[in-house]
Amino acid sequence: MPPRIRQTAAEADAVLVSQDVLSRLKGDILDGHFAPGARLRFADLQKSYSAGIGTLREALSHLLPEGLVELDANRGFRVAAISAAELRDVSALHIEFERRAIVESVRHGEDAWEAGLVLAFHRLAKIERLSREERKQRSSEWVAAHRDFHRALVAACPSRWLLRLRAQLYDHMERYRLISQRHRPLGPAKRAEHEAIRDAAVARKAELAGELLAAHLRETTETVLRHAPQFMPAPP
Amino acid sequence: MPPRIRQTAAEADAVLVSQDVLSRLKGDILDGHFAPGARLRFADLQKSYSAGIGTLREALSHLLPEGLVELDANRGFRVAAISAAELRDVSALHIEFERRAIVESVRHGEDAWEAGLVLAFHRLAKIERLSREERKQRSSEWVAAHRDFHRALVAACPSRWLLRLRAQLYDHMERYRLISQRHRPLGPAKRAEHEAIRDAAVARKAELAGELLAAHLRETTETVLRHAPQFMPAPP
DNA sequence: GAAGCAACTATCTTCGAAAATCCAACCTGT
DNA sequence: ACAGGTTGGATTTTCGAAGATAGTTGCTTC
Repeated sequence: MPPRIRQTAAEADAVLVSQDVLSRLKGDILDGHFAPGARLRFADLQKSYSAGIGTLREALSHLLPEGLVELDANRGFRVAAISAAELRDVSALHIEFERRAIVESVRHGEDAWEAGLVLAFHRLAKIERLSREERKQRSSEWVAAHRDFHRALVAACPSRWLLRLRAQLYDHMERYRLISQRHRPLGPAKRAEHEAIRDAAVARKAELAGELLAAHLRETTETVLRHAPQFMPAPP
Repeated sequence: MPPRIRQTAAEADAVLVSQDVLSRLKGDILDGHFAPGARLRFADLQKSYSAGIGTLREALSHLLPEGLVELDANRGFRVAAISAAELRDVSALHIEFERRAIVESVRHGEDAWEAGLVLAFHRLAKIERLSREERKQRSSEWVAAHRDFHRALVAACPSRWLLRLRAQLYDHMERYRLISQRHRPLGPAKRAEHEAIRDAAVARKAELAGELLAAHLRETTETVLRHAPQFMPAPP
């Protein structure tokens, strides 16, 4: 397990220490820094994140209902396990929610949404144009830009709850994706697919955008599943 | 606001204080003891739940991603607001999830599931047979039995994530239901509807069970919406 | 009177010490 | 050898004191 821990964001929009710790901890779980099933000891976390025990418990309690960590009484917190079966379960729901959300988003989106989408795509494309080497070094930027792009696609969906659930599932899918990529070369750039989805959305072809997005996600899941051996539980 | 606070459950399966506080706090929010939008001051909570500040923060942090409380930095926690618009949003998704979950549950349920369902219905019916007076006094038992019955219906659904999301939405729907009933007579007993759903499930008529359950929930939501005036935000 | 400022109060946020719990290693008697 | 019990160290859980922040009141100045 690499010793590097997510640092406090320079932008630091998190006014509360607990929220800063929360987002760093979540990022470190999603990108596989903490392996699935790994115990999260307070002594370690305290050093890594320079936060008190109470603050750490607060962040971990937040991650509990999100399903990213688990708690057994008096034995502390563990990173949630992963499995091929759960990936299939999460993915199926996730794809469906994304499709529904983008369809509604395209139908309801106004100018501001369209502008936000074009901007988000631009930022993502800019990073993807960098050299392979540089992309590797700034991979967390790519992750953020990719996330922002997918969020921009569905941002105009009027159902706050659909967006909320979509976000939960997106997190879990991202974890599977990042873990599966952890020890192998970066997957092929998906820029063409992203571009096609953006075009369909801007052209207000809701159903088409939904279909393209669903296909994009289906393929990603299949790629991850093809590298599924590493999903077997980690040693205690 | 009534001064009565949920007491530690006699069964007390919660080994951790934080989990006990969590479930009591959640119950008190769901049944409207804490009004939507109300601030949750630590000094009060500390007295009411006889727990330390850290423990209370831990419980509230857990309720944050569930959407039952909100946090603004350095101003503390508030009970999440409610609105007719959100009720419609939550209800539409909830009904859909319930339907899908029960269809899958009926298709996959084995003997143990069937037995559990029959038992849960029996317990619910038993409480509903009590006199109006006694039902009122033991209303929290009815709430628990009702929740258990609905959970038993979908328990055999193989998608853990569908069940998870269903549970989240059930909580929110229950809050709307209990708040709307708070200051008016108990709604008409739904025993006949529950019985019909149970029968369809036991008879393995999956689609029928789904349709009956959806109709049951739709009607409940409509009843709540008809009494919507009280959903306007509470005074600060 | 309005705006700016300062002191004061109420409340939240953070932290680590102390109590409780678990687990592994070590006895002890059969 | 082994079941059962005991001790000690590692770890979690709980708690409230101390620091930080927001909101309020009252004073001063223009």
